[in-house]
Amino acid sequence: MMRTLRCGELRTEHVGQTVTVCGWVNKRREHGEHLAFVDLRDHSGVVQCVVDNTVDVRSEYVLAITGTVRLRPEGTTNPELSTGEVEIHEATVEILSAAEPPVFPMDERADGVDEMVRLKHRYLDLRRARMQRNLRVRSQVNRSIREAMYAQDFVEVETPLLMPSTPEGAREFIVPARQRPGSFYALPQSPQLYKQLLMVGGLDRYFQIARCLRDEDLRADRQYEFTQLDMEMSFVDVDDVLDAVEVAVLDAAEAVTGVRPDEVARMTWHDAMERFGSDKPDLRFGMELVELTPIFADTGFKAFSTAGSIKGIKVDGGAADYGRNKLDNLTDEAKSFGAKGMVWLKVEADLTFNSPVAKFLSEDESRAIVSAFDAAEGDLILIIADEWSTTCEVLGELRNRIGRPPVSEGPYKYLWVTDFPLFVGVDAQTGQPRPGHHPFCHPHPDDIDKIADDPMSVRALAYDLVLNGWELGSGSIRIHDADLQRQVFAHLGISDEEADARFGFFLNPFRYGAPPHGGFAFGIDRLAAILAGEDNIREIIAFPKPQSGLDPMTLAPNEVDDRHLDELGIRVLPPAT
RNA sequence: GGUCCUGUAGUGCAGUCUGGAGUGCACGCCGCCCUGUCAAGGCGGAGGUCGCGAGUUCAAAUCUCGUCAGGACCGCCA
Repeated sequence: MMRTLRCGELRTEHVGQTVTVCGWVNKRREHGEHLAFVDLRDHSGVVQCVVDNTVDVRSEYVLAITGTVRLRPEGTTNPELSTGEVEIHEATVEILSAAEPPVFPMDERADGVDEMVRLKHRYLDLRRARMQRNLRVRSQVNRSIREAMYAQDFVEVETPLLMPSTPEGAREFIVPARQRPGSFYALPQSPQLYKQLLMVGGLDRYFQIARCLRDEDLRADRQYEFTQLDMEMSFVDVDDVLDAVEVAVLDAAEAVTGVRPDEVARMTWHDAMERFGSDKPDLRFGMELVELTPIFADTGFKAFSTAGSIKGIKVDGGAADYGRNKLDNLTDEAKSFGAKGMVWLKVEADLTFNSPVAKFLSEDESRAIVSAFDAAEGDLILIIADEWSTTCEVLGELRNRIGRPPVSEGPYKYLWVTDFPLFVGVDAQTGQPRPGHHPFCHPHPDDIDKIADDPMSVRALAYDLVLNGWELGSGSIRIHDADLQRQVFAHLGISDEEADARFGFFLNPFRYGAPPHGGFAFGIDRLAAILAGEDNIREIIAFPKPQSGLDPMTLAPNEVDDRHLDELGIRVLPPAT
């Protein structure tokens, strides 16, 4: 070993020992010809070394320093430092690597540095305490999850990265097949199909910390490549799956924060939409949606009389905070999410309204609104009237916009959202219903009778896990019965022949005895980000990509040799104009 | 595909609205001084394609158009 202990480990108990520490020069402070301090840093912390000033070491030089640990002279201890009571003196310095001056400081001042500069020099960024902590949080999350799964008898299985292209879902990354020019593998959007086949294969309980790839536009909470805890279980009902996942995510949170979060709340999808206007409600704050539809059953106000659903939210004491400008912005916001408009009411002292539409509301209606919201002077009320889903979703967005704390701000509020609809909306191109989760999702047993007559009202045995308003992941009980699968396909506009062509390799195995099974997958990047107190998953990924997908450090993606392309049977077209 | 915001020294910024010499600040860097500092201190110094390209103008970091790059969001992400 080159070192006897780590920089951040030195304590008074080491006084008198001769030690060797290795690390980077965090800072050098000179005091004349024969005294200089070198703060040596590694991942564990910083220790002060007293060296002869004739040694030429500069920031970020990599050193091995050997010397004797002693108490610092009285009055010179540093309580900011874990090693602040001691120092290494009479130190001899071995330069292991010289270094050019760093592009940005290695402390928290670099938090303000342009992210592109940090990414271009990520190997420097990673030296910083923040990134060291974040990657270690992530490692702890992985470890906790793995141990929780092992403890519950799950088997870790790796599944292929090279798989057939399937047209459903996210845009795939594809890989040319050298031995079959013109044919391509697809990289997995998720191991979904394989994990169900593992159930058919009798694995009983599978998990994998799996890399998934989706060629969709990047966001603060999305990368091309992301990692999820992927799991599947046989002979289970919904509660069994939720219980198994709960252990893992609660363990992970406890391991990182030291505090075990509350039990995971449960709410049906319908309740979540009704109460919070979102299928991933943030339960850290209230401001729930209030039902107003009955109040306006016979209203003369045209904007309300034709709407199927009228709801609102109340901003306590918000009247003063929201001037005309902010309200106009909120209205634009509401429109961008699909509302035709937004009604705002400021509650006055006599519980009447200051509002452009006050004159259209009857006295009874106004009183009913005040009572429905339990409103008081100074409150701001925002109302949306539209079809049910639009009303809920728009208010959900407004609620988040107005009341939501930063995602990483505690406490941690896990939530199960259950009973998602089996079908959502209609595909714009085919006119057929679209699957809410995926086409292999089991309908709710109480609703199977309704598949034929009222498919849109059929609930699925599908569920999402939400943490502080971020969707962590989703899962479902799968269909294991061929007849039922055919029925669901039929409603998705997929014929037997088509199903066979598209999913044959997946469906045929189910003829040979498929156990009832279900599973789940959640994003480890998102979970780790929230637990690390970051609101952007790039901060907990060692080498992430910016929104453009162009890696400023490696310059990927890059062009390849013509010879390479010839071998693959690929010719690159000039860019479309 | 769309909306909004950003781009000035190695890094972070001011200057842009209201055009007048790259005018400036902090950190970092280089040199000298300094024996108890710890985001040390003092003195001196170097460092600029104002993202790029056009246009307007006597004159553009500043105004206009285009373009590139980055960010947040909408679409998209079964």
